[in-house]
Amino acid sequence: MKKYKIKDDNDLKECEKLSISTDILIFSVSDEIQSNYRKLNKKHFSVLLAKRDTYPFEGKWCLPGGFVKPGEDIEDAARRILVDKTNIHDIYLEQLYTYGEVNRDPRMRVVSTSYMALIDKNRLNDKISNNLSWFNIAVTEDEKTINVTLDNNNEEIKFKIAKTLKEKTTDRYKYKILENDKLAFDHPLIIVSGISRLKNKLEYTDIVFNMMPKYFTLSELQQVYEVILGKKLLDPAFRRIIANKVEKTNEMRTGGGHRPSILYKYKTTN
Amino acid sequence: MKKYKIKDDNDLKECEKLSISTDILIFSVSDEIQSNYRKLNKKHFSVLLAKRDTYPFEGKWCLPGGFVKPGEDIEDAARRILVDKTNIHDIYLEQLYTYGEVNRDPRMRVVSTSYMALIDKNRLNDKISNNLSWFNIAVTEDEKTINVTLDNNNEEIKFKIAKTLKEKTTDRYKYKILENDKLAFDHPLIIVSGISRLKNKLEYTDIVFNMMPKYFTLSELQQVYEVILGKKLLDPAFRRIIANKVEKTNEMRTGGGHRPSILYKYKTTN
DNA sequence: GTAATAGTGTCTCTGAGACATTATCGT
DNA sequence: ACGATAATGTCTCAGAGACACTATTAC
Repeated sequence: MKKYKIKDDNDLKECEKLSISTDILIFSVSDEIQSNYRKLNKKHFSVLLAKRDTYPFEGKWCLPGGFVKPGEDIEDAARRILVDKTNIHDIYLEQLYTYGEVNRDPRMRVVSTSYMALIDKNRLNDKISNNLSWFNIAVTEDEKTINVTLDNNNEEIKFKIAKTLKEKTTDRYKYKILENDKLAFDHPLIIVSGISRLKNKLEYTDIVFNMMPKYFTLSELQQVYEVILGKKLLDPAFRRIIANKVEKTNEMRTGGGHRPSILYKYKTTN
Repeated sequence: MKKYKIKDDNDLKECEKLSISTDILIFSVSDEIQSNYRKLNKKHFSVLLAKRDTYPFEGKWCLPGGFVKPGEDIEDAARRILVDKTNIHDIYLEQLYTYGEVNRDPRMRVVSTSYMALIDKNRLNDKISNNLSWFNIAVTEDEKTINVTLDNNNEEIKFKIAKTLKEKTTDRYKYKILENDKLAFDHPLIIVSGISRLKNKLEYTDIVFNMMPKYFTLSELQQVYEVILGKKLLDPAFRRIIANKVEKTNEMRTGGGHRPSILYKYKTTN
């Protein structure tokens, strides 16, 4: 790749400082241990955020991300950042959307391509670095607004977003931040559109298995669907739907004060 | 937006010339008039291409596109290019994917955000500029390859693309160009992924109405589905599916050598 | 026994696929 | 009358929603 040589002052006028960055939505599901020995662990849908320690937005939370280096593909940059934060290589990673508004970043023009990564939290044995934290996600939504609360058991981040339908033909919305004081940049928008994308994909793909351990019970799997979709599912219906996607093993999970459950795994052959 | 000032040679080393561009897939459906007076016009799924008259890829065809200007949002740039080519303002426009590989463009690093636009060709009264041309799209596909033929009744563009499944959990494929000699850049990839996106959206949204005239018959609508999806649909099934999306008018289309058909319009109230 | 989860049976209703049938025009 | 498209009727089958029911554990 050729470097750019600036020749004279005329060229300078046209030279807008421009950078490409990538921001990554790292989603997972957290277990909250219950005091009642009979109860299953409560699950929470969660996202990994980083605390900023430099200008701009110093002290605010943001999505893990960074600049794409010269000579580096955008997806490679996303992968690099992901490995840097998690120490895991084989993580599901999908490009979401590119934010190209001129004034997103107060320093200069930064075009950011967002990615979504899904991870099974149990694989994160190493403790994550101390400027990173998992936040549980709670969303309430009506016709016109989305309210999101993120909670890491220590700090609560709330923001509110206005939805307006772009056109009737598709279900695309234009999002606008109404309230936000703890998140940097336009990251509330990225979070909301990522959640929306994940919910959709849950319904028509097997994407959920990217955030599951190798072996799991059907109840656990159902719980993951439920916390992400934000609604209860009926057992028989759920089991019918996922029946041909999973495979029984001979193992059982015992120890709860109730009937043991069969461990399943994702069916990779068909 | 602040302009960038280069201070010394050290900075120059880090200054990679980088640009943002946008490429637009403008899809439509063309009518081919039949000689048999009884027959309906045959429809073709089509895409608008531009002939390059400068380096690089001079003489090859490419998607309409261009550089995002300093101080211009990416989506505004896409809209500007679209209006420039079509003279129509209210066109459906949707961001598709951002191509961020380092060596996409031989001149320098160019990150390109692709968009898909859908249009009713009847609205293009003005003749389009003479470096633009509509190409009919024909796709054949098997497990591992996609063959695309584009035809503007004068020139035929063929290319072949290899598909490899990225992971089993979702239906995401990695595309690689196997054969291509008439299209510039990585535009075969953009075309293929755009077609795929449109096919998907046809099935679960009302996106098709963005390429229909205000009034249309159900047979015409069905034909549009058929040419894009590349398969025949059964009449009763089709009519059931779209029944609640359209509204009867009092107008009829007469003149063919057969039973007249009722004109419908997209139902905007519910 | 009790409280919890695990897992299944089955009825109903909806909706898609498939095929057949009737309707209506221009020549 | 003929050849084309327009529009509908209806049978069957698969699948989702809903509710009820049985099974099995730790304490």
